[in-house]
Amino acid sequence: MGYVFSEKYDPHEVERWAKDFWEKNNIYEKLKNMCIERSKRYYFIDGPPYPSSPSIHPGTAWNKILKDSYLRFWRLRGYNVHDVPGYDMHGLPIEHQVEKILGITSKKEIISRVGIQNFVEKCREFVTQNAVSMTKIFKDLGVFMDWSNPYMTIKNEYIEEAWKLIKKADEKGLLERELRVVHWCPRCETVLADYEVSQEYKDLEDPSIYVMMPVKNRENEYLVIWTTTPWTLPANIFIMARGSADYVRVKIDGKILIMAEALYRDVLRKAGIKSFQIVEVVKGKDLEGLEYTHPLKDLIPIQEELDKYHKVVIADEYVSLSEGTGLVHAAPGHGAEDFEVARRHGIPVYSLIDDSGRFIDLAGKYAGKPAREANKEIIEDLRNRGALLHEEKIVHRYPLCWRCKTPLLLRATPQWVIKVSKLRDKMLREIEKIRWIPRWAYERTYSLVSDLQDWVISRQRFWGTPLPIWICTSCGHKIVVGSVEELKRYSPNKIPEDLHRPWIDEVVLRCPRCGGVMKRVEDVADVWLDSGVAFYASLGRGGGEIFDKEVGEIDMIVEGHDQTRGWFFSTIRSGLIMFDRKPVKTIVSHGFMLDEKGREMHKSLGNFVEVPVIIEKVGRDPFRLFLLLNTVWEDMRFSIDKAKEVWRDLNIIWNVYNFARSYMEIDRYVFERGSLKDLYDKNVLREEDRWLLSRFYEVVSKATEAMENYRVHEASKTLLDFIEEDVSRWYLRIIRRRVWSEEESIDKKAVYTVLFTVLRDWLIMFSIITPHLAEYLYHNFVKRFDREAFESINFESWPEKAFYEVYYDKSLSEAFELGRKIHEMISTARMRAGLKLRMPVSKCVLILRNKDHVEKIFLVKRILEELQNCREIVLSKDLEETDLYIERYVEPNIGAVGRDFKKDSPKIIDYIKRNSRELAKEFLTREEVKIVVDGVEHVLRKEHVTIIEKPLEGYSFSSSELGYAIIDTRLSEDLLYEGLAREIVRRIQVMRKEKGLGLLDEIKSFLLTSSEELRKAVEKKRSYIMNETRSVELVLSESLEGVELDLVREWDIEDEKIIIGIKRV
RNA sequence: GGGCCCGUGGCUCAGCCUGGUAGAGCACCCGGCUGAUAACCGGGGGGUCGGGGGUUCAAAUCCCCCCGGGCCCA
Repeated sequence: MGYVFSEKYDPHEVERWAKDFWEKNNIYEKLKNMCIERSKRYYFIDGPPYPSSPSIHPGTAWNKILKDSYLRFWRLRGYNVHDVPGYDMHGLPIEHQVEKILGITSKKEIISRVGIQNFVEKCREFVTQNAVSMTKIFKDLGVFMDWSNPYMTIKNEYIEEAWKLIKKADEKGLLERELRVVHWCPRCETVLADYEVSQEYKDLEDPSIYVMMPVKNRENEYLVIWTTTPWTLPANIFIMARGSADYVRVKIDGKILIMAEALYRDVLRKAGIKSFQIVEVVKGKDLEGLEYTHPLKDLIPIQEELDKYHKVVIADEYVSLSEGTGLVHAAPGHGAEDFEVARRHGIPVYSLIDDSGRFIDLAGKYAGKPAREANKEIIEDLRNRGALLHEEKIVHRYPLCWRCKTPLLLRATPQWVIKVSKLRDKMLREIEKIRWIPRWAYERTYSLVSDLQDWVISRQRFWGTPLPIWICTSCGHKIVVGSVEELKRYSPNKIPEDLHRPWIDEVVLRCPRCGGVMKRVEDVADVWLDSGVAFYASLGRGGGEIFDKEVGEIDMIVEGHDQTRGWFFSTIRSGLIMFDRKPVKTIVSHGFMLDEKGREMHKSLGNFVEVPVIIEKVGRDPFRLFLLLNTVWEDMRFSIDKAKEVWRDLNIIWNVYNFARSYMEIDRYVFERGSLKDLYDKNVLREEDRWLLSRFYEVVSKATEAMENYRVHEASKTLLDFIEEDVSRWYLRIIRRRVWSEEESIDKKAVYTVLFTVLRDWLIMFSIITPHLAEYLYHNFVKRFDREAFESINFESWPEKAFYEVYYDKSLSEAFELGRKIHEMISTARMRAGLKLRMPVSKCVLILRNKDHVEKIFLVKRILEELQNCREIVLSKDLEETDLYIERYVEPNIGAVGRDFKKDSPKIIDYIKRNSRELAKEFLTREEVKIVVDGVEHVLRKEHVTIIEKPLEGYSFSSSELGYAIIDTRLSEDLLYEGLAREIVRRIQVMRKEKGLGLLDEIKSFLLTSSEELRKAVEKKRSYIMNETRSVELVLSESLEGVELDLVREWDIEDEKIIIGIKRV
């Protein structure tokens, strides 16, 4: 394999290489085998994505890449990491996709036209293909998980494990079949769970009607109710009132209407009734038991039977006094609250709507009509019977089916339920013991668990885990099985190879109680049951036992914060049902990926970016870094351009390794184990080396702690800052001269050993962020100088933060921090004088306010002298010394003086002007100065003057809160010639580079110029120039004619022309 | 309607837990460097820290209210 550093970092080239390397050498498999040997275990469970499409949302890429970075971290820390990915493959959304493909629109068609078997097979095929396609993308992003064997919720062994949960619930007496008021999709003909419903509300226009229900035995007296669902009126059974509220009997047109005192005016106004008269005010509880007649009684046969239940019932909590009439029409078959009240009072529950949302025969006139479409007719019938007080339209939020957008109906149906509300208190205690990252995820979970609802697990569909419940057709005995093994015990027949419908429906058991025939309940399970049991079911056959006995608890799960109510919740719920405990130690929530405007990314909104497009435009590692830099739990605004920006960061890394590599290579550096400690102990390391180690182990300890707390964004930022600021912009600049020198020395060995160790260990840490680049640099850099390095960076170990204790040196850290600031100050002074760094200066005076600083700077004095191309740095803490270099005076701030001194101002101003220099000196160390003007004492504050500082002739300076940096700008001949020589050197270097010469290639240089100064500079600094440019010959010629040259170029140096020619020898 | 989160230069974000001189990158302008170079370094302009109130000697940071966006739930 040819490892070549190209000029600049090209993510695609690097990634192609890394992928190829991993693939050809089975790196993941080898890593897996290494992990198996390890005693420390880390259990992670992948929240399974839903393969409803062959591509993935970029947010899913974030999700998997986050997981990957965590898993890589724990692997590097020596854990045997459980990293099996999974797919959540059942459910209604899949069925819908398949229906679309097959061109069918109703549940009946599945049964009659397509056949359940065919349909289910199609579902399996669809979902399997998508999973394969998604796997490709995840792998492509560099996600190291066990892709050879992902867990799938559709496999038999998985289904069996899911059955175990239901069986367990039954054993605990939590499983029941109950009449429940549920949201029902008349198109899909199935129940929808509450969380499925909440996803899709839309503003719909519906009728809003006020209906008069005639009171029995009272002539012309009515209870007025309000409803926006007229289709529920045929199933009306009673009316609810609030016991404590006031109600009025109000007389209009010879009729008496009963409504809440708080609302009747609004109602009458809407109905256009202006003249009315209050007959009586009564309490709601006085209305209790008041009987009425259903106005559509004659059209609906069942109403005949229900007549005896038509009464006013007190139900305070469900009667609103802010809208409606204060009397609430109750149809227990079509409303959860109505249902509950009916149950409480022993009132029967009737739903007059069938699975497809049509009225059943009991609804008489309306039989066969779709519920919502019957609204109009019902209203007309009410009107004709004089029962309609008022009709209008209302636009309100109404739930739709999240897959097919059909308006849902509330309907009482028998469903299988796990009574988890009984586990509420236990669950509240358990979630408190989980480590939630961020903390507020706990608050969210707490509030939803506080309101824990029973879990309706049945769905009247096909593509799902079949409910493992068999019921005896003769005695009604129920069996819940937890495995195929168990099924065999009861079944006289063969068990099908596939546990899905329709095959499983064929399995008939013999009733152990009466010997009768037992048939399976036709329902399948809510998909949340599938993913909810993943924490143990994904462990394969017998997963439940394995989890309970060996695993005990999952170390960590991480998903988007929408999963608080989704997978996090269902996982915890399953843990409690199954094992009476929380199944996970740490739960991490991550943010949502939004588009650049902060809107959700959707294919339908046209702001969706396909992952392969991102990969192509940005590259995998830059994309990963971009994602991982975002605060984990906060939403991210994604844009291709922003993602591209991080290329710069990676390019700096690239350059750092390239730089280090090229010099180490020239010097044939070889890393020896233990040499760092050795050099350190022998005191061979220079200050900058010891500083770098100190700084580095500070970074190791910070990054480690961040990762232990799953703050990968903090770790990424810390690592990136270190390589850019500390290594690239500071350390490498400092050591440049050291590595450029040609002789072999212990000093060079020191610098290389420090640099190598830091770069190697840094790379190992950063491999969790950008694995491709890290692997590439590992081969291209680490393996070149360390013969004992591993085959892959993945086999390395995370650096020990314990070294922090060894190498951290506080005073050195502070000295270098300060040195950097001083460096900037001197640069500023240079810039003000227009002195390039190439031009040496004789002296630089640092006058610092703090004497500690003076001592600290002494440690880095040599370094600053080199970096600043300064012959000598002089240190002082005496601020008054600045007088030698700086002219200082003050000017009065007229406004401030006027404000504070009023009529004395002119005198004060005059005083300031006359004593300008003296005052400047005073203010150098003081905030206030006492002055005496005309025999009167005044206190002058700094704000009253502007201090003006100008360098004296021959100096330049800059100042900051630290003090002053002053440079001597006078150039001696020697300084000037050295500066010019450097200019020439630099130009020759550019030409060498341009000709593609190697660092060690030798040349002949020819210079042609009429500038006296340049010629002198060449003469005086001849050996310096030759040495720096590896010129074996340096000719100051009069003409280049006839000279054979590789490259000739004309340059400008300080406005003088010079022609330079070079020839390789 | 309720719970939680977010709102900081033109753009993307850090700082907020634990109050004490508002920061970085991109973009813009100016300067510099040069065997890491289609890079890199320095400087500058640009922010009433969403708005209002409170606590405090001192608030981007703590508390309350409001506005806008997101997630979840009614």
